[in-house]
Amino acid sequence: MTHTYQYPRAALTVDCVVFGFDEGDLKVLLIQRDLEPFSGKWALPGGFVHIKESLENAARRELAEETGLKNIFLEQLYSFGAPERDPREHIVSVAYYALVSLAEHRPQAATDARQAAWFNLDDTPDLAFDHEEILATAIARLRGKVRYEPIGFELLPSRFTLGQLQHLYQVVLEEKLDKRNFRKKILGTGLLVDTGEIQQDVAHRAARLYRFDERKYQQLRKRGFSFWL
Amino acid sequence: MTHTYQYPRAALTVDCVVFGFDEGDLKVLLIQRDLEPFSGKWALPGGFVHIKESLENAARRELAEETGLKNIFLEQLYSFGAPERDPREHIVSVAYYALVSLAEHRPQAATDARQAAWFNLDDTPDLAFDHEEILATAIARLRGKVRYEPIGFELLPSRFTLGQLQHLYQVVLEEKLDKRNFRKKILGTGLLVDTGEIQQDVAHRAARLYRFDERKYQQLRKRGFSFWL
DNA sequence: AGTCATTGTGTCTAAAATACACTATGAGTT
DNA sequence: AACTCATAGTGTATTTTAGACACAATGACT
Repeated sequence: MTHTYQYPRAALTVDCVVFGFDEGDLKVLLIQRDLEPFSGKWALPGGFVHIKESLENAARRELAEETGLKNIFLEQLYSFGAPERDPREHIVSVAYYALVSLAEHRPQAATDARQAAWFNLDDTPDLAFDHEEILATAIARLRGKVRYEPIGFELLPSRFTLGQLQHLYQVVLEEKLDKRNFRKKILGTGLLVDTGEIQQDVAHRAARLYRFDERKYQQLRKRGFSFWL
Repeated sequence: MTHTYQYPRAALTVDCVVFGFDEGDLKVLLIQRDLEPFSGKWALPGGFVHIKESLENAARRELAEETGLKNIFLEQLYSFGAPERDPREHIVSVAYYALVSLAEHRPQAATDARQAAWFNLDDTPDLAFDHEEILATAIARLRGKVRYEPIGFELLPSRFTLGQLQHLYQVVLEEKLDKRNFRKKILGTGLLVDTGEIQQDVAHRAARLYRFDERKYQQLRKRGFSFWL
Protein backbone atom coordinates (compact mmCIF):
# COMPACT_ATOMS: atom_id res chain seq x y z
CA MET A 1 0.00 0.00 0.00
CA THR A 2 1.21 3.47 -0.79
CA HIS A 3 0.50 6.96 0.45
CA THR A 4 0.07 9.98 -1.73
CA TYR A 5 0.34 13.67 -0.94
CA GLN A 6 -0.09 16.84 -2.92
CA TYR A 7 3.39 18.13 -2.08
CA PRO A 8 6.61 16.19 -1.55
CA ARG A 9 7.39 15.44 2.06
CA ALA A 10 10.66 14.94 3.87
CA ALA A 11 10.90 11.72 5.84
CA LEU A 12 11.16 11.95 9.61
CA THR A 13 13.47 9.99 11.87
CA VAL A 14 14.66 10.04 15.45
CA ASP A 15 18.25 9.40 16.53
CA CYS A 16 19.42 8.81 20.08
CA VAL A 17 22.72 9.65 21.71
CA VAL A 18 22.92 7.26 24.65
CA PHE A 19 25.54 8.17 27.22
CA GLY A 20 26.70 5.56 29.67
CA PHE A 21 29.05 5.90 32.60
CA ASP A 22 31.11 3.10 33.92
CA GLU A 23 33.57 3.47 36.81
CA GLY A 24 35.90 5.63 34.88
CA ASP A 25 34.74 6.66 31.48
CA LEU A 26 31.90 8.30 29.72
CA LYS A 27 30.74 6.19 26.78
CA VAL A 28 28.29 6.38 23.95
CA LEU A 29 26.24 3.52 22.52
CA LEU A 30 26.53 2.97 18.76
CA ILE A 31 25.12 0.41 16.40
CA GLN A 32 26.66 -0.97 13.27
CA ARG A 33 24.46 -0.42 10.23
CA ASP A 34 23.47 -3.46 8.22
CA LEU A 35 21.68 -1.60 5.45
CA GLU A 36 22.63 0.96 2.83
CA PRO A 37 23.48 3.74 2.93
CA PHE A 38 26.60 3.53 5.09
CA SER A 39 26.23 -0.22 5.53
CA GLY A 40 28.87 -1.44 7.96
CA LYS A 41 29.46 2.01 9.42
CA TRP A 42 28.70 2.88 13.02
CA ALA A 43 25.76 5.14 13.71
CA LEU A 44 23.49 6.39 16.44
CA PRO A 45 20.53 4.15 17.18
CA GLY A 46 17.37 5.51 15.62
CA GLY A 47 14.86 5.05 12.85
CA PHE A 48 11.75 6.31 11.16
CA VAL A 49 8.96 7.91 13.11
CA HIS A 50 5.71 6.06 12.59
CA ILE A 51 2.62 7.96 11.64
CA LYS A 52 0.59 9.16 14.63
CA GLU A 53 3.47 8.42 16.93
CA SER A 54 4.89 11.12 19.19
CA LEU A 55 8.55 11.97 18.74
CA GLU A 56 9.53 10.82 22.20
CA ASN A 57 7.66 7.56 21.79
CA ALA A 58 9.42 6.95 18.50
CA ALA A 59 12.77 7.50 20.21
CA ARG A 60 11.87 5.14 23.05
CA ARG A 61 10.58 2.51 20.65
CA GLU A 62 13.71 2.61 18.52
CA LEU A 63 15.91 2.44 21.60
CA ALA A 64 14.07 -0.59 22.87
CA GLU A 65 14.17 -2.29 19.47
CA GLU A 66 17.79 -1.62 18.70
CA THR A 67 19.43 -1.66 22.10
CA GLY A 68 16.98 -3.19 24.57
CA LEU A 69 17.07 -0.07 26.76
CA LYS A 70 13.80 0.87 28.43
CA ASN A 71 12.63 3.34 31.06
CA ILE A 72 15.67 5.52 30.90
CA PHE A 73 16.24 9.26 31.09
CA LEU A 74 15.55 10.69 27.64
CA GLU A 75 15.33 14.29 26.53
CA GLN A 76 15.00 16.00 23.19
CA LEU A 77 18.26 17.47 21.94
CA TYR A 78 17.88 19.24 18.59
CA SER A 79 16.44 18.67 15.14
CA PHE A 80 18.69 18.24 12.16
CA GLY A 81 17.29 18.97 8.73
CA ALA A 82 20.05 19.88 6.29
CA PRO A 83 18.75 18.66 2.91
CA GLU A 84 21.94 16.75 2.10
CA ARG A 85 22.30 15.01 5.43
CA ASP A 86 21.00 11.77 3.96
CA PRO A 87 22.18 10.76 0.48
CA ARG A 88 18.86 9.17 -0.43
CA GLU A 89 16.45 12.00 0.04
CA HIS A 90 15.57 14.79 2.43
CA ILE A 91 15.27 13.22 5.87
CA VAL A 92 14.78 15.33 8.96
CA SER A 93 15.93 13.83 12.22
CA VAL A 94 14.85 14.79 15.70
CA ALA A 95 17.72 13.87 18.00
CA TYR A 96 17.35 12.81 21.63
CA TYR A 97 19.92 12.08 24.26
CA ALA A 98 19.67 9.48 26.97
CA LEU A 99 21.61 8.80 30.16
CA VAL A 100 22.10 5.38 31.70
CA SER A 101 24.19 3.80 34.38
CA LEU A 102 26.25 1.03 32.80
CA ALA A 103 26.27 -0.77 36.11
CA GLU A 104 22.49 -1.10 35.96
CA HIS A 105 22.02 -1.54 32.23
CA ARG A 106 24.46 -4.24 31.48
CA PRO A 107 26.42 -5.16 28.38
CA GLN A 108 23.62 -4.49 25.91
CA ALA A 109 23.08 -7.62 23.94
CA ALA A 110 21.29 -6.04 20.99
CA THR A 111 17.89 -7.69 20.83
CA ASP A 112 17.79 -7.27 17.09
CA ALA A 113 20.54 -8.68 14.85
CA ARG A 114 22.49 -5.43 14.64
CA GLN A 115 25.64 -5.11 16.64
CA ALA A 116 25.63 -2.54 19.39
CA ALA A 117 28.68 -1.45 21.35
CA TRP A 118 29.80 1.14 23.85
CA PHE A 119 32.56 3.47 22.74
CA ASN A 120 34.69 5.66 24.87
CA LEU A 121 33.88 9.25 23.99
CA ASP A 122 37.40 10.08 22.89
CA ASP A 123 37.68 6.95 20.81
CA THR A 124 34.61 6.88 18.59
CA PRO A 125 34.75 5.57 15.02
CA ASP A 126 33.68 7.58 11.98
CA LEU A 127 29.93 7.82 12.04
CA ALA A 128 27.31 7.61 9.31
CA PHE A 129 25.29 10.63 8.11
CA ASP A 130 25.76 13.75 10.22
CA HIS A 131 25.90 11.69 13.38
CA GLU A 132 29.24 13.17 14.43
CA GLU A 133 27.58 16.56 14.53
CA ILE A 134 24.67 15.17 16.52
CA LEU A 135 27.07 13.54 18.96
CA ALA A 136 29.04 16.78 19.36
CA THR A 137 25.80 18.65 20.02
CA ALA A 138 24.81 16.09 22.64
CA ILE A 139 28.17 16.30 24.42
CA ALA A 140 27.89 20.08 24.54
CA ARG A 141 24.37 19.82 25.93
CA LEU A 142 25.40 17.31 28.58
CA ARG A 143 28.33 19.49 29.69
CA GLY A 144 26.16 22.55 29.85
CA LYS A 145 23.23 20.96 31.59
CA VAL A 146 25.05 18.93 34.20
CA ARG A 147 26.00 22.15 36.02
CA TYR A 148 22.53 23.46 36.59
CA GLU A 149 20.33 20.40 36.65
CA PRO A 150 20.94 17.26 38.64
CA ILE A 151 21.00 14.95 35.64
CA GLY A 152 24.39 13.50 36.47
CA PHE A 153 22.69 11.06 38.83
CA GLU A 154 21.04 9.39 35.85
CA LEU A 155 24.49 8.13 34.86
CA LEU A 156 25.14 6.45 38.20
CA PRO A 157 23.53 3.47 39.89
CA SER A 158 20.74 4.46 42.26
CA ARG A 159 23.16 4.15 45.20
CA PHE A 160 26.56 5.69 44.72
CA THR A 161 29.50 7.04 46.64
CA LEU A 162 30.60 10.65 46.72
CA GLY A 163 33.82 9.55 45.07
CA GLN A 164 31.92 8.12 42.10
CA LEU A 165 29.84 11.25 41.83
CA GLN A 166 32.87 13.52 41.93
CA HIS A 167 34.61 11.38 39.35
CA LEU A 168 31.60 11.57 37.08
CA TYR A 169 31.56 15.34 37.26
CA GLN A 170 35.27 15.47 36.59
CA VAL A 171 34.91 13.32 33.49
CA VAL A 172 31.91 15.16 32.12
CA LEU A 173 33.26 18.64 32.81
CA GLU A 174 36.85 17.73 31.97
CA GLU A 175 38.22 19.50 35.00
CA LYS A 176 39.59 18.45 38.35
CA LEU A 177 37.48 19.26 41.38
CA ASP A 178 38.63 19.67 44.95
CA LYS A 179 37.36 16.82 47.08
CA ARG A 180 36.49 18.78 50.20
CA ASN A 181 34.82 21.61 48.32
CA PHE A 182 32.88 19.22 46.14
CA ARG A 183 31.55 17.29 49.11
CA LYS A 184 30.69 20.46 50.97
CA LYS A 185 28.74 21.85 48.06
CA ILE A 186 26.91 18.70 47.04
CA LEU A 187 25.95 17.75 50.59
CA GLY A 188 25.01 21.37 51.21
CA THR A 189 22.15 21.06 48.72
CA GLY A 190 20.49 18.57 51.06
CA LEU A 191 19.57 16.48 48.04
CA LEU A 192 21.71 13.47 48.90
CA VAL A 193 20.47 10.93 51.40
CA ASP A 194 22.88 8.70 53.26
CA THR A 195 21.44 5.20 52.80
CA GLY A 196 23.34 3.90 55.82
CA GLU A 197 24.94 1.28 53.63
CA ILE A 198 28.56 1.10 52.62
CA GLN A 199 30.37 -0.12 49.56
CA GLN A 200 31.18 -3.83 49.38
CA ASP A 201 34.11 -5.67 47.85
CA VAL A 202 36.51 -2.82 47.43
CA ALA A 203 40.19 -3.13 48.16
CA HIS A 204 40.32 -0.03 50.33
CA ARG A 205 38.23 1.76 52.92
CA ALA A 206 34.59 1.35 51.92
CA ALA A 207 32.63 4.53 51.27
CA ARG A 208 29.11 5.42 52.34
CA LEU A 209 26.41 4.96 49.72
CA TYR A 210 24.10 7.86 48.98
CA ARG A 211 21.01 8.25 46.86
CA PHE A 212 19.61 11.31 45.16
CA ASP A 213 16.38 12.59 46.71
CA GLU A 214 14.25 13.19 43.64
CA ARG A 215 11.10 14.07 45.62
CA LYS A 216 12.87 16.72 47.62
CA TYR A 217 14.43 18.15 44.47
CA GLN A 218 11.04 18.47 42.80
CA GLN A 219 9.63 20.22 45.86
CA LEU A 220 12.53 22.64 46.12
CA ARG A 221 12.40 23.31 42.40
CA LYS A 222 8.80 24.45 42.62
CA ARG A 223 9.87 27.00 45.20
CA GLY A 224 12.46 28.47 42.88
CA PHE A 225 15.49 26.55 44.08
CA SER A 226 18.09 25.92 41.46
CA PHE A 227 20.82 23.35 41.46
CA TRP A 228 24.33 24.60 40.87
CA LEU A 229 27.72 23.09 40.65
CA MET B 1 1.21 16.55 -9.43
CA THR B 2 1.28 14.23 -6.48
CA HIS B 3 3.94 12.43 -4.48
CA THR B 4 3.76 8.87 -3.35
CA TYR B 5 5.61 7.02 -0.62
CA GLN B 6 5.61 3.48 0.67
CA TYR B 7 4.80 4.51 4.24
CA PRO B 8 2.61 7.37 5.46
CA ARG B 9 4.55 10.49 6.37
CA ALA B 10 3.84 13.23 8.85
CA ALA B 11 3.90 16.73 7.39
CA LEU B 12 6.61 19.09 8.58
CA THR B 13 6.20 22.74 9.52
CA VAL B 14 8.18 25.46 11.24
CA ASP B 15 6.72 27.95 13.70
CA CYS B 16 8.43 31.07 14.97
CA VAL B 17 8.10 32.83 18.29
CA VAL B 18 9.24 36.38 17.55
CA PHE B 19 10.01 38.43 20.64
CA GLY B 20 10.15 42.19 20.34
CA PHE B 21 11.15 44.74 22.93
CA ASP B 22 9.90 48.25 22.92
CA GLU B 23 10.80 50.80 25.57
CA GLY B 24 8.89 49.06 28.25
CA ASP B 25 7.42 45.76 27.31
CA LEU B 26 8.31 42.43 25.90
CA LYS B 27 6.00 41.50 23.06
CA VAL B 28 5.37 38.59 20.75
CA LEU B 29 4.39 38.79 17.10
CA LEU B 30 1.26 36.87 16.10
CA ILE B 31 -0.67 36.52 12.89
CA GLN B 32 -4.35 36.02 12.43
CA ARG B 33 -5.13 32.86 10.50
CA ASP B 34 -7.23 33.20 7.35
CA LEU B 35 -7.55 29.47 6.63
CA GLU B 36 -9.02 26.49 8.37
CA PRO B 37 -8.35 25.02 10.80
CA PHE B 38 -8.60 27.75 13.44
CA SER B 39 -9.51 30.37 10.84
CA GLY B 40 -9.67 33.77 12.53
CA LYS B 41 -7.60 32.65 15.51
CA TRP B 42 -4.22 34.08 16.32
CA ALA B 43 -1.19 31.89 15.79
CA LEU B 44 2.56 31.92 15.56
CA PRO B 45 3.92 32.76 12.13
CA GLY B 46 5.06 29.61 10.32
CA GLY B 47 4.27 27.18 7.58
CA PHE B 48 5.25 24.06 5.72
CA VAL B 49 8.87 23.17 5.16
CA HIS B 50 9.59 22.81 1.46
CA ILE B 51 11.36 19.77 0.21
CA LYS B 52 15.16 20.12 0.17
CA GLU B 53 14.95 23.19 2.33
CA SER B 54 16.84 23.38 5.61
CA LEU B 55 14.78 23.94 8.74
CA GLU B 56 16.32 27.30 9.51
CA ASN B 57 15.82 28.47 5.94
CA ALA B 58 12.20 27.44 6.10
CA ALA B 59 11.78 29.47 9.28
CA ARG B 60 13.46 32.51 7.75
CA ARG B 61 11.41 32.21 4.57
CA GLU B 62 8.13 31.98 6.44
CA LEU B 63 9.09 34.90 8.64
CA ALA B 64 9.90 37.05 5.64
CA GLU B 65 6.71 36.03 3.84
CA GLU B 66 4.36 36.50 6.75
CA THR B 67 5.92 39.34 8.69
CA GLY B 68 8.52 40.97 6.49
CA LEU B 69 11.28 40.35 9.04
CA LYS B 70 14.72 39.51 7.63
CA ASN B 71 18.24 39.10 8.94
CA ILE B 72 17.25 38.73 12.55
CA PHE B 73 18.49 36.59 15.40
CA LEU B 74 16.89 33.17 15.05
CA GLU B 75 17.57 29.99 16.97
CA GLN B 76 15.94 26.59 17.07
CA LEU B 77 13.75 26.08 20.12
CA TYR B 78 12.20 22.62 20.22
CA SER B 79 10.26 20.21 18.03
CA PHE B 80 6.64 19.45 18.72
CA GLY B 81 5.21 16.23 17.39
CA ALA B 82 2.21 15.12 19.44
CA PRO B 83 0.00 13.23 16.94
CA GLU B 84 -3.11 15.21 17.86
CA ARG B 85 -1.54 18.68 17.76
CA ASP B 86 -3.13 19.39 14.39
CA PRO B 87 -6.73 18.28 13.83
CA ARG B 88 -6.14 17.47 10.14
CA GLU B 89 -3.35 14.96 10.32
CA HIS B 90 -0.04 14.30 12.02
CA ILE B 91 2.04 17.44 11.57
CA VAL B 92 5.39 17.83 13.27
CA SER B 93 6.56 21.36 13.87
CA VAL B 94 10.08 22.54 14.49
CA ALA B 95 9.80 25.73 16.51
CA TYR B 96 12.28 28.61 16.38
CA TYR B 97 12.48 31.77 18.39
CA ALA B 98 13.62 35.13 17.14
CA LEU B 99 14.60 38.37 18.84
CA VAL B 100 14.18 41.81 17.34
CA SER B 101 14.38 45.40 18.44
CA LEU B 102 11.02 47.00 17.81
CA ALA B 103 12.79 50.34 17.40
CA GLU B 104 14.65 48.98 14.40
CA HIS B 105 11.97 46.73 12.94
CA ARG B 106 9.03 49.01 12.85
CA PRO B 107 5.29 48.44 12.97
CA GLN B 108 5.30 45.32 10.77
CA ALA B 109 2.94 45.90 7.94
CA ALA B 110 2.39 42.28 6.99
CA THR B 111 3.54 41.97 3.39
CA ASP B 112 1.00 39.29 2.73
CA ALA B 113 -2.71 39.83 3.35
CA ARG B 114 -2.71 38.27 6.78
CA GLN B 115 -2.90 40.54 9.75
CA ALA B 116 0.12 40.60 12.03
CA ALA B 117 0.28 42.30 15.41
CA TRP B 118 2.48 42.60 18.46
CA PHE B 119 0.98 41.43 21.73
CA ASN B 120 2.17 42.17 25.16
CA LEU B 121 3.35 38.90 26.70
CA ASP B 122 0.87 39.02 29.56
CA ASP B 123 -1.99 39.86 27.26
CA THR B 124 -1.93 37.29 24.49
CA PRO B 125 -5.13 35.93 22.93
CA ASP B 126 -5.99 32.23 22.75
CA LEU B 127 -3.74 30.65 20.19
CA ALA B 128 -4.34 28.02 17.54
CA PHE B 129 -2.95 24.47 17.71
CA ASP B 130 -0.48 23.93 20.55
CA HIS B 131 0.98 27.38 20.05
CA GLU B 132 0.42 28.36 23.67
CA GLU B 133 2.72 25.53 24.66
CA ILE B 134 5.30 26.61 22.10
CA LEU B 135 5.12 30.17 23.35
CA ALA B 136 5.53 29.05 26.96
CA THR B 137 8.55 26.98 25.96
CA ALA B 138 10.06 29.98 24.19
CA ILE B 139 9.55 32.26 27.17
CA ALA B 140 11.22 29.73 29.43
CA ARG B 141 14.12 29.43 27.01
CA LEU B 142 14.55 33.18 26.74
CA ARG B 143 14.53 33.57 30.53
CA GLY B 144 17.03 30.81 30.97
CA LYS B 145 19.35 31.84 28.20
CA VAL B 146 19.49 35.55 28.81
CA ARG B 147 21.51 34.94 31.98
CA TYR B 148 24.36 33.06 30.41
CA GLU B 149 24.49 34.28 26.84
CA PRO B 150 24.43 37.87 25.72
CA ILE B 151 21.32 37.51 23.60
CA GLY B 152 19.48 40.35 25.31
CA PHE B 153 21.26 42.79 23.03
CA GLU B 154 19.36 41.37 20.08
CA LEU B 155 16.22 42.91 21.54
CA LEU B 156 17.70 46.41 21.68
CA PRO B 157 18.73 48.81 18.95
CA SER B 158 22.41 48.55 18.10
CA ARG B 159 23.13 51.57 20.31
CA PHE B 160 21.43 51.59 23.66
CA THR B 161 21.69 53.10 27.11
CA LEU B 162 22.48 51.18 30.27
CA GLY B 163 19.04 52.15 31.51
CA GLN B 164 17.39 50.45 28.55
CA LEU B 165 19.54 47.37 29.01
CA GLN B 166 18.75 47.13 32.70
CA HIS B 167 15.07 47.61 32.01
CA LEU B 168 15.16 44.83 29.43
CA TYR B 169 16.73 42.43 31.90
CA GLN B 170 14.19 43.38 34.53
CA VAL B 171 11.31 42.68 32.18
CA VAL B 172 12.68 39.40 30.88
CA LEU B 173 13.73 38.08 34.28
CA GLU B 174 10.73 39.55 36.10
CA GLU B 175 12.87 40.86 38.93
CA LYS B 176 14.15 44.23 39.99
CA LEU B 177 17.88 44.80 39.67
CA ASP B 178 20.00 47.28 41.58
CA LYS B 179 21.23 50.01 39.26
CA ARG B 180 24.75 50.34 40.59
CA ASN B 181 25.36 46.63 40.84
CA PHE B 182 23.95 46.05 37.38
CA ARG B 183 26.18 48.68 35.81
CA LYS B 184 29.21 47.43 37.69
CA LYS B 185 28.68 43.88 36.51
CA ILE B 186 27.78 44.59 32.92
CA LEU B 187 30.59 47.10 32.40
CA GLY B 188 32.91 44.72 34.19
CA THR B 189 32.58 42.21 31.36
CA GLY B 190 34.33 44.68 29.08
CA LEU B 191 31.85 43.79 26.36
CA LEU B 192 30.14 47.18 26.16
CA VAL B 193 31.74 49.97 24.16
CA ASP B 194 30.93 53.58 24.89
CA THR B 195 30.11 55.03 21.47
CA GLY B 196 30.78 58.58 22.69
CA GLU B 197 27.28 59.54 21.62
CA ILE B 198 24.45 60.44 23.90
CA GLN B 199 20.70 60.02 23.74
CA GLN B 200 18.72 62.68 21.84
CA ASP B 201 15.26 64.07 22.42
CA VAL B 202 14.66 62.89 25.93
CA ALA B 203 13.01 65.06 28.55
CA HIS B 204 15.70 64.45 31.14
CA ARG B 205 19.44 64.06 31.40
CA ALA B 206 20.60 62.24 28.27
CA ALA B 207 22.40 58.92 28.79
CA ARG B 208 25.51 57.63 27.06
CA LEU B 209 24.93 55.20 24.21
CA TYR B 210 26.78 51.89 24.26
CA ARG B 211 27.09 49.10 21.78
CA PHE B 212 27.77 45.40 22.37
CA ASP B 213 31.21 44.28 21.20
CA GLU B 214 30.35 41.10 19.34
CA ARG B 215 33.91 40.52 18.06
CA LYS B 216 35.38 40.74 21.52
CA TYR B 217 32.72 38.40 22.87
CA GLN B 218 33.51 35.78 20.24
CA GLN B 219 37.21 36.01 21.04
CA LEU B 220 36.67 35.70 24.78
CA ARG B 221 34.26 32.87 24.29
CA LYS B 222 36.86 30.81 22.44
CA ARG B 223 39.12 31.20 25.45
CA GLY B 224 36.51 29.77 27.76
CA PHE B 225 35.00 33.01 29.00
CA SER B 226 31.37 32.78 29.88
CA PHE B 227 28.87 35.55 30.21
CA TRP B 228 26.96 35.75 33.45
CA LEU B 229 24.32 37.95 34.87
C1' DA C 1 14.37 79.84 39.13
C1' DG C 2 12.25 75.76 39.97
C1' DT C 3 10.44 71.11 38.88
C1' DC C 4 10.91 66.75 37.02
C1' DA C 5 12.81 62.41 35.26
C1' DT C 6 16.63 60.00 34.77
C1' DT C 7 21.85 59.47 34.74
C1' DG C 8 25.87 58.37 37.00
C1' DT C 9 28.85 57.17 40.84
C1' DG C 10 31.54 54.22 45.60
C1' DT C 11 31.84 51.81 49.87
C1' DC C 12 30.81 48.63 53.29
C1' DT C 13 29.03 44.00 54.47
C1' DA C 14 27.73 39.36 53.84
C1' DA C 15 28.01 35.27 51.38
C1' DA C 16 30.20 32.09 48.50
C1' DA C 17 34.21 30.03 46.23
C1' DT C 18 38.68 28.43 46.67
C1' DA C 19 43.06 26.67 48.41
C1' DC C 20 44.97 23.46 51.14
C1' DA C 21 46.94 18.41 54.24
C1' DC C 22 46.34 15.10 57.28
C1' DT C 23 44.21 10.95 59.71
C1' DA C 24 41.03 6.77 59.16
C1' DT C 25 39.82 2.44 57.29
C1' DG C 26 40.19 -2.06 55.61
C1' DA C 27 41.90 -5.28 52.04
C1' DG C 28 45.89 -7.40 50.43
C1' DT C 29 50.80 -8.65 50.92
C1' DT C 30 54.96 -10.26 53.25
C1' DA D 1 51.54 -9.12 63.09
C1' DA D 2 53.39 -5.49 60.54
C1' DC D 3 53.25 -3.04 56.43
C1' DT D 4 51.61 -1.19 52.06
C1' DC D 5 48.21 0.67 49.32
C1' DA D 6 44.13 2.99 47.76
C1' DT D 7 40.59 5.69 48.83
C1' DA D 8 37.36 7.86 52.50
C1' DG D 9 36.55 11.46 55.31
C1' DT D 10 37.18 15.97 57.63
C1' DG D 11 37.85 22.03 58.77
C1' DT D 12 39.78 26.52 58.42
C1' DA D 13 41.63 30.62 56.58
C1' DT D 14 41.74 33.57 52.41
C1' DT D 15 40.01 35.54 48.36
C1' DT D 16 36.41 36.68 45.43
C1' DT D 17 31.92 37.88 44.33
C1' DA D 18 27.24 39.52 45.31
C1' DG D 19 24.29 42.64 47.57
C1' DA D 20 22.66 46.64 50.09
C1' DC D 21 22.44 51.31 50.01
C1' DA D 22 21.87 57.46 48.88
C1' DC D 23 22.86 61.47 46.74
C1' DA D 24 24.65 64.92 43.35
C1' DA D 25 24.51 65.96 38.13
C1' DT D 26 22.18 66.97 33.93
C1' DG D 27 19.08 69.08 30.83
C1' DA D 28 14.32 69.69 29.07
C1' DC D 29 10.22 71.92 30.26
C1' DT D 30 7.33 75.38 32.71
